[in-house]
Amino acid sequence: MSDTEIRTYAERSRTETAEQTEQEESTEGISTCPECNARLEADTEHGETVCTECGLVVEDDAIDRGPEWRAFDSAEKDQKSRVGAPTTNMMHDKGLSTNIGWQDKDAYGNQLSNRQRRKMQRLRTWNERFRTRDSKERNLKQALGEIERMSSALGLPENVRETASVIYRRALSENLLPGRSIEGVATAALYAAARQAGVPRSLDEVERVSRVDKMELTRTYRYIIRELNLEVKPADPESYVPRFISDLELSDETERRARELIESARNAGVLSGKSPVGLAAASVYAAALLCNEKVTQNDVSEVADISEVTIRNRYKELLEASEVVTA
DNA sequence: ATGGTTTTTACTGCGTC
DNA sequence: GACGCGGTAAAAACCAT
Repeated sequence: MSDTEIRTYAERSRTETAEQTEQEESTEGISTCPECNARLEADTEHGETVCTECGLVVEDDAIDRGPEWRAFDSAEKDQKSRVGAPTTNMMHDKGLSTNIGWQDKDAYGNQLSNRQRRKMQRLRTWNERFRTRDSKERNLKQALGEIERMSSALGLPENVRETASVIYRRALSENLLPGRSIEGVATAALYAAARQAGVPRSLDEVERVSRVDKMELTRTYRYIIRELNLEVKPADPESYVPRFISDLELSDETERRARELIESARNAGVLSGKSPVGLAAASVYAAALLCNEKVTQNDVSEVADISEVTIRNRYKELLEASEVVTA
C-alpha cells in the first residue's frame, strides 16, 4: 500500500543545486516547455520541437524522418510515397522483417490457385519461424508485448514505449536477463522510461498493471539502472501535478497555483527528502483550497495513492513556505 | 544488521451539513 | 449521524551505513 518512489533522498539534496544549472541542456525527453511548462509539440516538417504555449523552439536540429517531398492531396501522397512505415523500436525486429499477408490474394487482388495457396501457407510458416528465430527474439517479442500492454493500461504516450523498448533491448543485448523474469525487466524498463520522459508513474501504479511484485520490480529496476548507467533524476513533484489535476477535474488556475507552491517550497528548501508524489498531492490540495475549488483530502489521497496524513503534513509545510516567500 | 527518517495505520475530538 | 479535517502515537517501510 505504501507509495514510495525508488529514490535516494540524500542524493536528491546533493544534486538539487546541480540540477538547476544543467536544466538548460536537458530538454531532450522532457515533454513540457522549460519556459512556461506547457506541452511541447513535435513539428516534424521542420524538424523542430515547439512549445504549444509560447512557441519556444526547444530542439531545432532533430532528424526529420518525414518524406522529402510534399503532397497536396491524399492521391498525390499515395503516388509519391515509395516507402513503408519508419523503423520503430516497438517491434521486436524494428518492423523490418518480411510480412506475408493472410489473405490468399496476389498483388492485384486476385484469388490464388489451390496450389499457390498451399505454397503460401508453407512460406508463411517458415517466415514466421525465421522471424522469431532464436530465444532472444522470442524473448523480446514477449517483452515488447508486455510493455505495450502495461503502457496502454497506464495511459503512457508512445515515446515512453519507445524508450522502454530501447532500454529493454539494451538489457537484453548486455545479457542482463538471465536470472530475472522477462516481466520484471520489462516492467522496470517501462518505469524507468516513464520517469525519464517526465511523465512518471508511481511504483504502485506500475505494480498494479504488472504481474511482478514490488520487491522484484525495485530490485530489477535498480539493477538495470546501474548496469546500463541510465541516469534517472529524482522525480520532479511538478511532473505529477497535471495528471492529478485532470483526474480531479480541477481548473488550470489551480494547476498554476500548485506549481507555484512547489516552486516556493523548492526555494525554501523543504522538498529534500520528501516523497515527490506526496508533495504533488499536497500542492494540488492546497491549490484547490486557495482557488475555492471543492476537493477533499480523501479525493486527492485516492488519485495520488498517498495517505491523508501525508497530505496534511506536506500541505502545512507548503503553505508555510509560500507565506515566508510572500511575507 | 542497524539506525535514522519518512510514511502509514489507527484512533480521537471538533465543527458542519 | 455522517463527513471532512486536524492532530497524535505507534508501527511499518525505506534508505544508507
